[in-house]
Amino acid sequence: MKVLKKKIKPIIGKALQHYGLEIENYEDLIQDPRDRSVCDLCIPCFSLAKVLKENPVKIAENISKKINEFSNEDIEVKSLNGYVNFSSNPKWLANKLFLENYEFFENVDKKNILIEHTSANPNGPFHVGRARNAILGDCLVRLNRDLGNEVIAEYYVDDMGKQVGILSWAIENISVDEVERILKNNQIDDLNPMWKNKEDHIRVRWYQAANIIRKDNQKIENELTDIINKSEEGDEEVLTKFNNAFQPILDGMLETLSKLGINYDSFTNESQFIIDGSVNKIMKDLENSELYGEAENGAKYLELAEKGVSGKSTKFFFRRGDGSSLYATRDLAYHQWKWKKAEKLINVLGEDHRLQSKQVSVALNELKIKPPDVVFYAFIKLPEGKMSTRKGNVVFMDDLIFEAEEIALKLLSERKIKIEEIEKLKIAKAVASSAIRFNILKVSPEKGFTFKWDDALSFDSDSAPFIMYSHARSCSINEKVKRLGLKDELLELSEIEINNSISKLLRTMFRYEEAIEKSVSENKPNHFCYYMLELSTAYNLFYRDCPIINDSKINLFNYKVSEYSRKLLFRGCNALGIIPLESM
RNA sequence: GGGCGCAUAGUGUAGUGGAUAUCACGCUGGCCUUCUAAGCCGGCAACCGGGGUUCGAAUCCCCGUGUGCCCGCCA
Repeated sequence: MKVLKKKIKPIIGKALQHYGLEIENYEDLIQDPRDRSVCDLCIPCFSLAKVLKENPVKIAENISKKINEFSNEDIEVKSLNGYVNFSSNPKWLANKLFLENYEFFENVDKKNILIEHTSANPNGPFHVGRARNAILGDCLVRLNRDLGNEVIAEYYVDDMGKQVGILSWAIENISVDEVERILKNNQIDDLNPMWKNKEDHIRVRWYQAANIIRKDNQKIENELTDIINKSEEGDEEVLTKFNNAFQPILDGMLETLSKLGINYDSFTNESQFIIDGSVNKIMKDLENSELYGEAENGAKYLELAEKGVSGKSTKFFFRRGDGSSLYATRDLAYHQWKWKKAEKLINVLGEDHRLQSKQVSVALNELKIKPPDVVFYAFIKLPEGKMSTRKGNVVFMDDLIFEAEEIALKLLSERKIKIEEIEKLKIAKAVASSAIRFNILKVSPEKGFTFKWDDALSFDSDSAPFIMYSHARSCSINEKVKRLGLKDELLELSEIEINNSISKLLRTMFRYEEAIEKSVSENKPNHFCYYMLELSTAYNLFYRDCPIINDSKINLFNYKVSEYSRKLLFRGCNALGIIPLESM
């Protein structure tokens, strides 16, 4: 709790001085308690016991006594089991919030940040595994913005090379009938009629078919090599052809993401760095590195054995024997370019890119370019194994969203509350998208999990609808109060009446700042997910115990607390990409 | 063969070297004449194994075991 920490810091300093303790960064002693019902912040005195050669229980008692001499009733200080426990007086907190208009993140150093996420090859619709990247990345964008940072959400478009080359070749050389025949022979499902007009679902079939027939077919391989080479040389005609092949797919993919509330500020094409010459410049510069080496056929690499890379190959190739660049080389140029746009870079990458990313970091260091922060996430598996667009072993995001909407609609029709049909559809869409996002976000990025329909579609108490529901309740109360015609009255200090539920809610609200900061500094949205569940739970408790309207009379203080919660729930929902409905 | 992740109730998960290990599903017992019961209250149940560091380890180190990812002049 930042507000409390700020308050107790000088007092603790004084108390320690009286104890004869001169500790640098003594604020590091202040910790969050394990159990928040005990206190808001604490100092474990075990490390001090070593210095002072005294019983920690005794030390905690003495420090508490000293602190009590210096502090007032805004805080409560008690010693217990070798801990000095600090609790904020809820009246003091209420006063801060409602009379002093305390602002979150006032003294935070705001930054310009570029977050590159998703950047999936535009060769087919999003499956659940690929979408984890977009959902994580978008949430990091939102969390950073909530904190006050300026963020560019960036999609790096692979518009050249093998993947799109295969796609482009397929569309030009394989007929519809042939595609269907090939896929049928290889046990790949028919196109779901629901997506028969969605180009990402349509065109991926060409990609899949081409990958099947190009095996053991030298003629196709030669044709592919030809156009891929041309694309890597920046051949305008070929790049245009590639672009025409993948753009409809990319549009379809982005349509799917927008259903989940995910949007981008800018798209950057990989070929840009070939065309502007920066890749060539980088390849030259890398030759000056002490790690530089050359293969027999003229291919160039950095030797990374001394840089902590091991395995079958420790070489990082950045130029082929024929002089062309590789994906990773272009990535180096891309990073150089990105640093012109922001003072902090974050990349969201699948765990399969761990080695690649390490190689890029070392190479960037050799070029005196700062490496980015990287967030790795583990894959989502299917019970049958890894998801693969090429093999058609996937759960499409479009299907998942559709199913989730169906379930939400069904639940809505079972509710007692009366809602119009159009409204129902809107609610179902919001619930579906929010629930899907949340169920992926709440799991720590580095942990893999197996996709199960029941889990992905869960609307249980640790899901987005739970949070949305608390928010909707607070909106409903606000509506009712407004209908009763409350004038904008100022709260008097004497009206502040605290009970356990209000106290708990106020304390939880004041943890909003560090909840966001922790998620942002560690690039882990799951932390903030759990905070929002706590906030919702605290609001639900308050809702049960603290009536706001009684016989058409309004309890002004309770109303203010509810309103502040409503705004905070709304804000937190946006930070996660959950849609805060006013009724559901 | 080598490297890098991960391992917590029956299941899924949280956890910054510190107090009685979080939350949910599940199983179980209650609460709608009451601001939305997609809610609230109670009970059951867990730190992969073995060493080490430390006053103190789920957390740090080492050795195992299991599991995932990677080791291409692909992206």
